[in-house]
Amino acid sequence: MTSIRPRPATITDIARRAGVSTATVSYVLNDAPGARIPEATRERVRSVADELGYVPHASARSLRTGTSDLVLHVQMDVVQGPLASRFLHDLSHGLRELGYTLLQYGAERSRGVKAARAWAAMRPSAVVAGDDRLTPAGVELLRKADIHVFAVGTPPERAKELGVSTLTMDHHGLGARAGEHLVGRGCRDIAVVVPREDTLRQMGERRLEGVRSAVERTGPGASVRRYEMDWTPESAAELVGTWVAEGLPDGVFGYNDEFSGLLLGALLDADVRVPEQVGLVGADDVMLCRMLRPRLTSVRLESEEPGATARRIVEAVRERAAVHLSPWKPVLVERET
Amino acid sequence: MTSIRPRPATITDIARRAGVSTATVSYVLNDAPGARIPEATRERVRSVADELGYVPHASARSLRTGTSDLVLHVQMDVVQGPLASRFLHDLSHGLRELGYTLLQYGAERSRGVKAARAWAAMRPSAVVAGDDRLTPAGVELLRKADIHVFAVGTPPERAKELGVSTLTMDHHGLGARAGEHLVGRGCRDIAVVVPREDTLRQMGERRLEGVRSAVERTGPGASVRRYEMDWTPESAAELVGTWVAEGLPDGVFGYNDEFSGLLLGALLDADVRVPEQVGLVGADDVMLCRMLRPRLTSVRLESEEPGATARRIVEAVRERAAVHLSPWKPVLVERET
DNA sequence: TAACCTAGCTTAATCGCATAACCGACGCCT
DNA sequence: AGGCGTCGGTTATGCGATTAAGCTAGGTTA
Repeated sequence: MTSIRPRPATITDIARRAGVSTATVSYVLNDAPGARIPEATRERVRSVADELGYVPHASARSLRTGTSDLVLHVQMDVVQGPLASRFLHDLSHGLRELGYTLLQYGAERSRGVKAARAWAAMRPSAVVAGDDRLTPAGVELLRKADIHVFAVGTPPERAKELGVSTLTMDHHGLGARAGEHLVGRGCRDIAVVVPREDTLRQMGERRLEGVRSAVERTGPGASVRRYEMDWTPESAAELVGTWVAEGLPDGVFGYNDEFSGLLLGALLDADVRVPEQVGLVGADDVMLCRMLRPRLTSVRLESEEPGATARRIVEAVRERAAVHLSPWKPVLVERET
Repeated sequence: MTSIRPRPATITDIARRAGVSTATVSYVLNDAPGARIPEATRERVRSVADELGYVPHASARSLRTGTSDLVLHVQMDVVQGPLASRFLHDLSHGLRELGYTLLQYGAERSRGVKAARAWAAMRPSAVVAGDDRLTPAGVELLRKADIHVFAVGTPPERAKELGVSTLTMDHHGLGARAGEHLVGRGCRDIAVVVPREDTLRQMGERRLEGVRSAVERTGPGASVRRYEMDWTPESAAELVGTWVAEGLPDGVFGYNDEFSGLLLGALLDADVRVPEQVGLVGADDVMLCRMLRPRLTSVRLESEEPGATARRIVEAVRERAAVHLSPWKPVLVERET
């Protein structure tokens, strides 16, 4: 009982059925410029091709041409917000238009050389990876394989050190918008929350600096205090407890909407009136802001023309040149807090 | 100026440096059973391999062997909750252990034959795709290419029709848990929200049926009313307006936490006391539940032993047999609503 | 001493596709 | 008649890896 497994059609099959050589089939199906093949033959080849349900073998093609249309994206450890999803969606679409295929690789948290080897095995044109996945040795390995590396969320000095392109959010600007808003509401004693978790902390620190610079610029004399917090209701309650004991700040930037949501709950539990006693600003502008009562004020990052980003990425890959992209700008969405 | 692009090392390079043939290198690096090669030679080959930073060329290997270790995952259109992320993480890990590589394909919403062609081009062993991406013609194309299809969220009858394996959530059971809880709280007039958006609606209907069956079983005489809603604050307000006008239900199952969050906001805006006047249950048990005041009661799906799922998937793929997996069970998390 | 093993390799074919180089037939010009 | 250009293809090669089959040197057995 030889159960014959279905074998997808190849150009050889097409060639046989159409009575031409495989070269001709290849020329036709790729619309090769410079190939002189009359329309009649083209028609015949094409009709045989989809009669057989031909699907090109991506590996074979890329093996032959030595190029690949793959771009690997490796997620950050952190849970993705809507900004990241939308960005990914746009990027995928943009790359597709330019002839590239975006693939998200693995959901596990491997990193360094080991991860780089796995990525390199697929011979992509580029890898877009969270900064937390990259090590100098890993990057070196990718460079040797002629794979362009985009580091997501890497600060400039580290990017230069690694010699990679970057894709970053303007955390500083985001914090600055939040700071300006709080100062504008008359806050003089501003608390800024920085997540304790490693990856998030780095972004938190940059947001904090943004708040600081905005406060110095627009509300001189106002104080900015830094606090750490975990993403749990308990940690939020503890932090609010500290505030009640030390003296309430009159404005809080809660790192993002999720942290702010936890804080809002804890503040209400402690009978603090929001926004009368304490102003609160989140970031990301997720739907959550409109679920909470009072409704949460937030700073969102808006992406400017997504197609452009894909184009600039492709350009950098083709020219093997490092670029530093930051395709979002912060916008305040004012609500009740 | 001929800028020579870095070319990754091949087994030919290794063979040359180690003074052996490529066959020997291949045997060594793959630990081929039955190959008679002394340890000394093996050592030499291996040391040359990592001296050159050799990374195998996945495409070349899969072209030659005719098999691929790829499993393609195509996301549903809907935004991923934490359940989906965690599942993906576990799946990826489990498949890795079994020698497979999980890749997430594209973030765009292409579907049907066109999408199937793109997936088939990579010659994966299996495709895990949201039901909304599949059409009979698309599935047929994949079958011809000997690619196993796992449909996510497909009801049994459609799965049989398509001839695919499935991976589903127990929406019925989830709704039932919610229904039991509401009946247990003494609710006699239960409103169930079904999302208007197409993909979500299907799941909503099945959750609704779950509520109905639980109510019939545990609270005979109680009524279950069905309502539609969009995922916007405006739609929530409108729905609450209807309830106020028609007479408030005393229990609401809000489809999931996000919809319930919007509803809770709208209920509070209408001065409805929750849970005194209206009990509310969400689903997914996301952090949001603990941000809202009152804290949201929710039904979560807990995955049972993730490694087992990966194993069963691989088994099905290897034996080319359709299986139907539903590796989550519903658990109620009671809070204040 | 011839026949036969076995260890330790090598040779060569092949996967599906792209593409440079070539080739025969025909028409046209001189 | 001979040379040349163009059309409509074909032939041949190789990308990097796997793997069946073969081959050689040395040792063992009959």
